[in-house]
Amino acid sequence: MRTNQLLSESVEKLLAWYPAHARDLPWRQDQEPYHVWLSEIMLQQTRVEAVKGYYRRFLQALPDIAALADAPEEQLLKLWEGLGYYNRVRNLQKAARQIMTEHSGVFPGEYAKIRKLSGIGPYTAGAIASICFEQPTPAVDGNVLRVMSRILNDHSCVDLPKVKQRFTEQLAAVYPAGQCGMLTQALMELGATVCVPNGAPRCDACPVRELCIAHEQQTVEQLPVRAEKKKRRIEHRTVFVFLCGDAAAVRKREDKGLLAGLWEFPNLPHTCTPEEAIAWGEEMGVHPTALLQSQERVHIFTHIEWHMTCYFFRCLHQSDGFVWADADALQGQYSLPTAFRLFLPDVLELLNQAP
DNA sequence: CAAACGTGGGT
DNA sequence: TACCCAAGTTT
Repeated sequence: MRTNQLLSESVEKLLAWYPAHARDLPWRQDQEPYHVWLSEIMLQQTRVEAVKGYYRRFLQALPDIAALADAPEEQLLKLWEGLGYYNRVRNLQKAARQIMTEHSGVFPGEYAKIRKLSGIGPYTAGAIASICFEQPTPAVDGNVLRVMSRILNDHSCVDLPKVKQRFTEQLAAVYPAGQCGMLTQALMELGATVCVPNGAPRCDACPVRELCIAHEQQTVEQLPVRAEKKKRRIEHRTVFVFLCGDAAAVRKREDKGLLAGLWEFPNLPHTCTPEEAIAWGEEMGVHPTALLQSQERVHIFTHIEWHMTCYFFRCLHQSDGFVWADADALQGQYSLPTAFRLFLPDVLELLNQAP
């Protein structure tokens, strides 16, 4: 068990290093399970800087699990607007309701029970169990995969589930009783601030440098080994801003698939000419009278690229097929994902101009 | 297990 | 511009 010895010594170095180098982050004020849980969900695939404001606003609006369980979905989506991966917040509420009904409103303290909550996978369960409940449960995220690859000089592809599982087991064997939460955070902190990806690892500042095999072998920059990414597909869309009176037409997206349940400006999944756009407006009963402007916008998702043509129309009729939202509602009530919020400044300006 | 699922920042 | 990501989970 050479690996076990190496990791065990690394753990000692990390625990000694962490207290003086931990960033002061809002979700590190306490070990309240609700706080740690919320932060972990928000931080999934999301930068610390992007999360800070959302975290503060969310807790202010919904201070505890009971409040989260009772919140209307519109409020949840508004609080999450712009953060992305919107199923995260729906699962968050599902889990809150699970906790209320199955755990009497008390966040469960065992990994297996935590893992059963909606939206909580192996990583998040390990993080909460170790940070909040001092269980020896590793939380293997992208940071930890990178740190482990390098310390062990392991060139396995970290995108393979088996590899993540192996790292989890190897780490579990050296988790330090009484300092489990600290180790979880120390590993991620090292990955986030020192053992960073791309060409910028700060090995000179690393507490594990003398133990790190990749450093010794000068393979740090080649690790971790990642799977190839698939190419994005391009989709063309035509977006319609129908203005009538002091309002613009919006509609709610389906509850399945991309941007599920969020609001959008009406749109079609292909590129329309102005003539076709006017014809569709007639078909939808809004009676477009003037084409105020048109523009091209691109919005990039992880796996799709939307190439949007947007037509802004002044219209005669607020037809029943849409919901008509004034400026205040557009900003305060309906959750527009970024792909559509792109058009909001121009919409607001036009609404402001001609009532 | 591969694909779906958002966004914004850095090089 | 194009690509890489950042504290993953669900299906």
